[in-house]
Amino acid sequence: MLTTTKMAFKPIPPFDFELSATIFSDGDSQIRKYEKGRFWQVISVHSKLLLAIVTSTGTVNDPELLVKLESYEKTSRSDKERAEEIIYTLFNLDFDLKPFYEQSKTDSVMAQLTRKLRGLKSPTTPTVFEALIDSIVEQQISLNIANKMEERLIKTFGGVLSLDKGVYYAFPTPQKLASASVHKLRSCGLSQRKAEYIRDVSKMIIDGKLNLEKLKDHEDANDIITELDRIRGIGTWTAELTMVRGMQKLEAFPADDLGLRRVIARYYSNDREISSEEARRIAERWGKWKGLAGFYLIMAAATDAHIR
DNA sequence: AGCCAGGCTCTCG
DNA sequence: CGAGAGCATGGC
Repeated sequence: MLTTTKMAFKPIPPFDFELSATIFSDGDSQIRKYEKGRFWQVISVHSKLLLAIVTSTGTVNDPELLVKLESYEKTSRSDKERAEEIIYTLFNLDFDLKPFYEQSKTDSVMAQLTRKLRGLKSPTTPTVFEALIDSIVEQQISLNIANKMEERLIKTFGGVLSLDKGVYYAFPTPQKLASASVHKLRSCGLSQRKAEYIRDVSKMIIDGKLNLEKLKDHEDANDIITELDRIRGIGTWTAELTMVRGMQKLEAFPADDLGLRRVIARYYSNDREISSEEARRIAERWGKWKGLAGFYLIMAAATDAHIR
């Protein structure tokens, strides 16, 4: 018997749900997808899988979300609370954009972008683990290939939620990836090295040698980078990307990132290629929001070719 | 065909 | 130490 639980959320304004969810438009419908005003993905609460469906019932200045949770299992009050936390994390709903917008006024390019993309919040993965694994997969190779590999990884090792209307997959747990064979990981398209990195870092988590979710609460960004950098397969780029997309550390800035450097070159140096050192120097003007500013640049480039 | 793509490790000299 | 090779897949 399918049970549906409904919840209403009030994100901190401004928040543009449609704009913020567009990056999920080309997602896999069995994993995570935004289509015609609806976002859905499986979430794992207390090791139960639920399908979360999110729609907007408000406006950018007075945002409100309707969240439906679907499952064949009974949803307890604490399940609901955990689900709420996860959805808040997913869309960064309690993040206040206004201080960032205020700071951006001194930068004419960013001032324009924040006006165009007003209400855009950067999404965060439900767990730091997911961000870390995805970042490892994305090292070096182009994003569309990496995304395919991530889908295979999820469908091979992830939890399955089977509803009447379809089958959905959740991101694999550390347990699952720790016990995966390198051979099976490689069948998802990963290199020998990356398969080892992913299995080994998952093992560290299982063995209690690494607590990513605790690391998230660490104040000093440099400490987090240093800690992650010690792990085999993780360098500065991977650590910084994990912080931005998995820890809501929007001050982190993956300056070594090719795509990021491309968009900075486009908006700040007339398409002249820039080094990661130059990128870091330019990013200084964005203060505590370097990573968020980077996200705005990438989204601007993706949605509108003509902002100057 | 071959080169490169949101890096990183390992091996040499 | 610094430089250079090697890696996975798929698009160009």
